[in-house]
Order: sequence, then C-alpha cells, then structure tokens
Amino acid sequence: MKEKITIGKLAAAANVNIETIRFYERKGVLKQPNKLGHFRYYPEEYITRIRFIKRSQELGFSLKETVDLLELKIKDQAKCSDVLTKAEEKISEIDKKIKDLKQMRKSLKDLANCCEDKSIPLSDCPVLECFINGKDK
Amino acid sequence: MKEKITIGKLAAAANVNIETIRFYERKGVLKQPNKLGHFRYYPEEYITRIRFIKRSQELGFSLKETVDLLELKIKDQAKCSDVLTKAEEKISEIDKKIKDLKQMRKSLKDLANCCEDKSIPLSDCPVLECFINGKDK
DNA sequence: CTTGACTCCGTACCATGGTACGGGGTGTAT
DNA sequence: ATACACCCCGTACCATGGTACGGAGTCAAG
Repeated sequence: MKEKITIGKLAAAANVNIETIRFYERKGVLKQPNKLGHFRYYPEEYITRIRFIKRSQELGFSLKETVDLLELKIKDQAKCSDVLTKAEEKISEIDKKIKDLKQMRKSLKDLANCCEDKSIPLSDCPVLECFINGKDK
Repeated sequence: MKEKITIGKLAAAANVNIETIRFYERKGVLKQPNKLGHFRYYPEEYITRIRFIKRSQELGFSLKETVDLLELKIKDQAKCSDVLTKAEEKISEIDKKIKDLKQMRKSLKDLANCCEDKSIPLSDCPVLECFINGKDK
C-alpha cells in the first residue's frame, strides 16, 4: 500500500530541499495539503508537480509564470479559451527565445570560425558586433 | 566631432540606468574608463558593449557568463584555443536550451490541442505529465 | 563667477528564488 | 514510556541583478 508521504519523503522523491517545498507553499506555488494532526501529508501527484516546477524553471520560466502554467490544468472547462490563450502566449515566448538563441548560436559559430582562421588577429574579430547584429556587420 | 560621453549619455544611449553602469563597474563586468579630472568619459564602443550585455542576458546568460563571453574578444591570440573552447561550450549550452525549449513547445502545443478538442474534459488533460515526459505519456 | 545640470561615492533597499538555523512538538518503534 | 528521527514555524541569511537616495563636488554656459 501507499505509505504516507511526509514533506521529507516528498523532498527526497522530487529531489528538492524540504525548505524549498515550504517556500513554495508560502509563495502559493504549491498549495498546502491537508494536515492530519500537525504534519503535512501529500498525495503522490505532488512529486510530479514539483518536478514540473523545476523543469519549467530550467526552461526559463519564472516561478510566477510556472504558477500560471500549473493553473492551466486546474482551471475548469468554462475557461478553456483562457487556457488556450495562455498556452499560445507561452508558445510565442518560446519561439522568440529559440529564435534569439539561434541568432546567438550563429554569431558564436562565426566567432569560432574567425578564431580558427589564424590569419585574422583575434583582436580584430568583431565578436560584440556579431552578437548584436549577426555576421553581416 | 565626437562629444565626450559621460555616464549619463552612455546610459541614455545604451538604454540602461546610470546606476546599472556603476553596478557593472563595481562587479567588473565593465572596466572603468580613464577619468579626465573627476568624471568618467567613455569610448563609443561601450554603447555596443552594454547592449551586448543586455542581449546576452535576455538570452538567458548570467552576468558572469556574459563576462566570459566579453572576454572572448579581449583575450590575445596566444590563447586562441581557449577562446575556441569557450565558444564551443557556449554553443553546446545554447543547443541544449534550444532542445529543451522545443520539447516544452511541443508539450504546450499538445496541451493546446487537447484543449481545442472540447470532447476531452480539461480536468483530464494530462498537462503536467506532458510537460515532463512529452506527449507519449 | 554664479547657477543649474550633471557626476561622484557610499550605503541602503528591492525582487527573485531559495537555504539555514534553532527551539520546540510529534510519531513511532522498541 | 522513552528515545530518536522527523516535522513544526519563524526568522535570518545568501546570491543575483539591479534601483534609489543623498550630500558633496564639478563642469560649462551665461
């Protein structure tokens, strides 16, 4: 049978600090579960939820944005269009980030090439300009 | 002729707060220029440099990483291989970010699709799992 | 040579996202 | 029934990336 998941077990399972979970509760990122007696006991889905938060952050979303994403799931069907809108906003943001990163990647590639060509003194390699404007200089 | 660029003009030109420039100097992100008398006067390239810093941050690099990137330019030719290595490290990091963002984008798309199909109750939409594992669930 | 805009520097403060600490209560296994 | 691991909460602290403030000094135009 399922054993009761205390905050310590949850933290271990989700690979975060106990304090982080309490911090999330204070911030409203995670809602505090029912307490039996004086302790918190968590349903298993909290493990997934915390991992989601961590993944979301790795991908460049703030805690606040992550809360928005989590709420996509929680909102009821009446607000389906809101959910769609939010998802699409995030997709645009992601697309922009990807686009920018690709530009930056290209600039770094150009820099690396410039560097490989020993005939160009590194001091003349227009890395700053590359980054900002692309190769075209 | 070029007029002397004081910190205020630089801030305006680069679209940052004056305090931000002083903060960058304290942190070693920008080196303090020669002072004529008691004031700082900047060469024009500082405008580009600050814009570079801002762009780099937008793309998810920390100030410290940004310093590393800036140093790619400053290092001398003797260390060309270091520069190459650093550029390639950054390219891998960027590739990983792009990959993760694409995964997240796909998950969001799946969510949006799930939501568009009104026959599926939103409450059953496995958004958390989608995010973490991709559509395959 | 005065006035007003700008700069100086130190220090304090802000938000975000946590982490650490410590005194006390609890829950369970022996 | 007692020990020991675990949890409680409040509070303080940390790093990052700034922003704000304020008294004093400086530069340049009139």
